[in-house]
Amino acid sequence: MAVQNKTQFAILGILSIAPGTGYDIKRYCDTVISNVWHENFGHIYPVLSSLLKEGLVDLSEDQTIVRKKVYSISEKGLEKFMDWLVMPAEYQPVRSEFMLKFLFSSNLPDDHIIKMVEDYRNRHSAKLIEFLKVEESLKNIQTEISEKRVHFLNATVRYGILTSESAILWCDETLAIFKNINIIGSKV
Amino acid sequence: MAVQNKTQFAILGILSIAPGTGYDIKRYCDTVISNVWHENFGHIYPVLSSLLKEGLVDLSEDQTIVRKKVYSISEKGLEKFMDWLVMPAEYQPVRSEFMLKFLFSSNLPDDHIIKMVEDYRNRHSAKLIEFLKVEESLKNIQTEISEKRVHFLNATVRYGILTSESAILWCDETLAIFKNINIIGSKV
DNA sequence: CTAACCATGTAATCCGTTACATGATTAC
DNA sequence: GTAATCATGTAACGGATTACATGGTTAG
Repeated sequence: MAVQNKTQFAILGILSIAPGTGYDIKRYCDTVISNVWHENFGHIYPVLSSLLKEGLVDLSEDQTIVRKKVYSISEKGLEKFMDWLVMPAEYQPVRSEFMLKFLFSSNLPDDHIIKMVEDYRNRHSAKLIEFLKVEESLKNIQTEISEKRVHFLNATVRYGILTSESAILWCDETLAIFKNINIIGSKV
Repeated sequence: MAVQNKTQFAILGILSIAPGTGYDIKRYCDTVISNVWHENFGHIYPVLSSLLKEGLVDLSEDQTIVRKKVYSISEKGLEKFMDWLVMPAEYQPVRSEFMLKFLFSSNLPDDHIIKMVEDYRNRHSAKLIEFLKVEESLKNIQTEISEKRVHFLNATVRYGILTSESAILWCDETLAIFKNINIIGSKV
């Protein structure tokens, strides 16, 4: 049975940009596309093996350095990848643990709620700063990558920025309301 | 071994508001909290069983209607739930299939990219309209639920609204850029 | 009467995480 | 020399999805 997971497509996509090792793929996830995708080593290596078995990726021959397996996407792999790429993305059900907790917190003391929202805000605030730095660095890029790809990378970063900003906005809105309730409650 | 999943806490939380059946829990997920959480029947029923075995939920005695199991949270269950509730939410790694596809689409024709972003925009646009309706209905609520809980429900809906708006904003921004590239490209 | 909805469950599968294990290379 | 990083993998487990199976109740 062929693997049906998303990890394979993430791997094929990353290899479609440039050949690399499993370690490279992981690093790419942790840096360039960290705001849209995530992978573990424990999944990357087995999936790479099965992709190789299916002929969707190749192992590069010039193994100058031992212990390092440089994979590249095969023609067959590229075909399978493109087939997946042009299909509309499936709807993904939401699961926000933070919002789930928040929703059930009506019996917790106000200051606990305020603190939890503030913490959430700080997290997104830190993310936002990160993204803004990346955005800045993309502007000054000495383009080894094609100009077109920069547009896509930039749009991805913009996605991170807008998402963070929206989360921060929600926090501010919510804090304003709950602090207000707090004051009214303590005055009555 | 005790279950360690998130589903149990979602179930305990929902039962902490009101007793109900597995079916009720599913419906609650699909409506009230659909923009923050998601569950399947195939997971709800087994987890309910194991929660019962562990004494974290009770089966109501007045089984007027057969074939219907009304669960309620036990004192022990409430304790476990509260312990989880006050812990800060774990960081959740992002996995957006749409953004993953988008990121790798630099070799696809411009009109395909524009169409995929437009579709994404339409989806969020529809969601936004839904959320705005819910927001409106919360204003006119003949409050059987406590006034405080309404604030939490409202904040959750606001989260959905802001998230949708931010996604739509990203689409508009991206469409503007890519349509512009398109024009420049066709002129040169 | 029949379609939609209410209601509960099981089985198969698999997707992904976490922990464990190992060792080479590079930078300080 | 030692800490950090590069590099590859396996094993165990669990968490969640999907499909399957069954049947009662209600509304038109």
